[in-house]
Amino acid sequence: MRGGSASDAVGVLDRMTAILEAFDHDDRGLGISELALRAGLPKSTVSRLVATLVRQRYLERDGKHLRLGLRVFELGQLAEQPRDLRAAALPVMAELRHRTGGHVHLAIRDRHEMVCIAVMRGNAPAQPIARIGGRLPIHATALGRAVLAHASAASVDEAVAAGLTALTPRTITAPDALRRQLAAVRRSGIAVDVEEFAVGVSCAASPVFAPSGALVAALSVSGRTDRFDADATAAAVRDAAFRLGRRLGGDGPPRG
Amino acid sequence: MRGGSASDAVGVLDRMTAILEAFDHDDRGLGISELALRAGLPKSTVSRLVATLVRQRYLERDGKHLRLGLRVFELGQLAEQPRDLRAAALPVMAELRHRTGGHVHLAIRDRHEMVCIAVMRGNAPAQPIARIGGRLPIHATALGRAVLAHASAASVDEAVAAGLTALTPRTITAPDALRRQLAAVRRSGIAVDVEEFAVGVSCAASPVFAPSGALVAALSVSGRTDRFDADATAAAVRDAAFRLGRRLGGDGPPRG
DNA sequence: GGCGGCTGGTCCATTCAGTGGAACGCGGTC
DNA sequence: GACCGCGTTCCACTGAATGGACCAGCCGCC
Repeated sequence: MRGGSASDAVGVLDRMTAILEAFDHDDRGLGISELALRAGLPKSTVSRLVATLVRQRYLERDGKHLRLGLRVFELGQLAEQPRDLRAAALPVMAELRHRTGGHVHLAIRDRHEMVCIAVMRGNAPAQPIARIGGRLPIHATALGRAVLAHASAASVDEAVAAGLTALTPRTITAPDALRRQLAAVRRSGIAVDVEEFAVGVSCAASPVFAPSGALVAALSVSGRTDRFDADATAAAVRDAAFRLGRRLGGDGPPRG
Repeated sequence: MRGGSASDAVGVLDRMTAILEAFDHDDRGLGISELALRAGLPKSTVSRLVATLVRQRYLERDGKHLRLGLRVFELGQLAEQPRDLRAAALPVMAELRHRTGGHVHLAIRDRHEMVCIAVMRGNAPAQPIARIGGRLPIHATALGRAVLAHASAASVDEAVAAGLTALTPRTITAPDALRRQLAAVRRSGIAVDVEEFAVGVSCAASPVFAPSGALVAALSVSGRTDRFDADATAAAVRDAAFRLGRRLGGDGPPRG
């Protein structure tokens, strides 16, 4: 029983996670073979595990198409950190959208990536935005740099070690340039990204601190570069991030 | 290695689901012992499985408190059925809220329960509503009866067999009364619940059919009984449910 | 301080649940 | 008919999962 080829899964649970994470947001139903391929597991193993996951409603099957099931959706709604943050942030985000007209994002850090927790579409015409639950590179987005600027040196090293992949011609890829950027973000309280993540899109983000001083998230507004008033947007974002921070319950347990 | 005491879990995956489902929406962090108790599993087993789940980021640990992790949130956002439905429904729901002022819910059926997929708060003062991801009894809510009315007789039997629990003094608990209700819903196209689920709250719901004719969800508006205009609300809900159905992409694969 | 009760973590012999290659049945297309 | 891909099933093998017992730390109490 040697480990699978992908993500050196060893336990049953690791195999299961390999299966669940083989699902992508744009595929409508995977077959067993495709799933086994993506997860790097033998077909027979996948077939058996999938049967259990379907029984537990973590997967749904429609003929030979498998999809993520209702239970996963339900559980996802129970995750506290995203839920509490969203609840506190939605009014602030709505007002921020109203003030700026741009797309508003809230994201938290997960290792060397940012995970999008809430999105509010502005009246900018197109520019599809990071999905809720989607991941963004930490080095190439204002959201990421807003939190990275206030994180430990080790965190920055980790991000650098993960590779500063270029997503557009303007993406920062030099480690020392990134560090200089982060220092600037610390001074100004605002991180700005001009077409580093997607061509034609600019973004301003600010870190969100809980009353305890803990860094918990980042808030951003993005829009088309040609209509982007960086100064005004930055001021609005910084203000909103500050107000959001004050709304957070000291990040201690509210039920105690 | 006899099975655990709760939910006759036999495989590792079943044990894992028992652990994940031990989390409730209102507890802020569980310890290993409490978790083992709820899941009906030995502490040592829970301790080991939890370690893997934390490593895979399905759980997060903060000292001795365990919470559902980011990965669960991410995966939950990938579940297609809720995501597609929500996307199609949000504009319709917004307009429905605007027309009626009540709380708007969208739910789908899962066996003998309804799972809430989207919620939009109306301007009714209090009356907290079913959470997104929350479950509602199928027999005691307008949402549930709206879909049950158009489901197979076997489905109704299943719901009856699951037990018609009374939640308020007005909850329908007699199987034949329920069946008569369902026939009335079929005739009128609208299900109404007056304080059967919660005292002081009334609700009107309509089934949502895809263009293919498949029954996919239910849409509802709820509000305080003393301000509830059943006829006007019912008309608005029925209209919105019809328009939502037409927005659904024939429930075939949109990417083909 | 010493106790009892709680917490979570770790051992380790036992053994059963999980494994996966091979074989199978099915529904397509060439 | 041969072939290919699909998903499922079989079954001997074995190592991964098990869980009772034990250990260590923490807190409150007497």
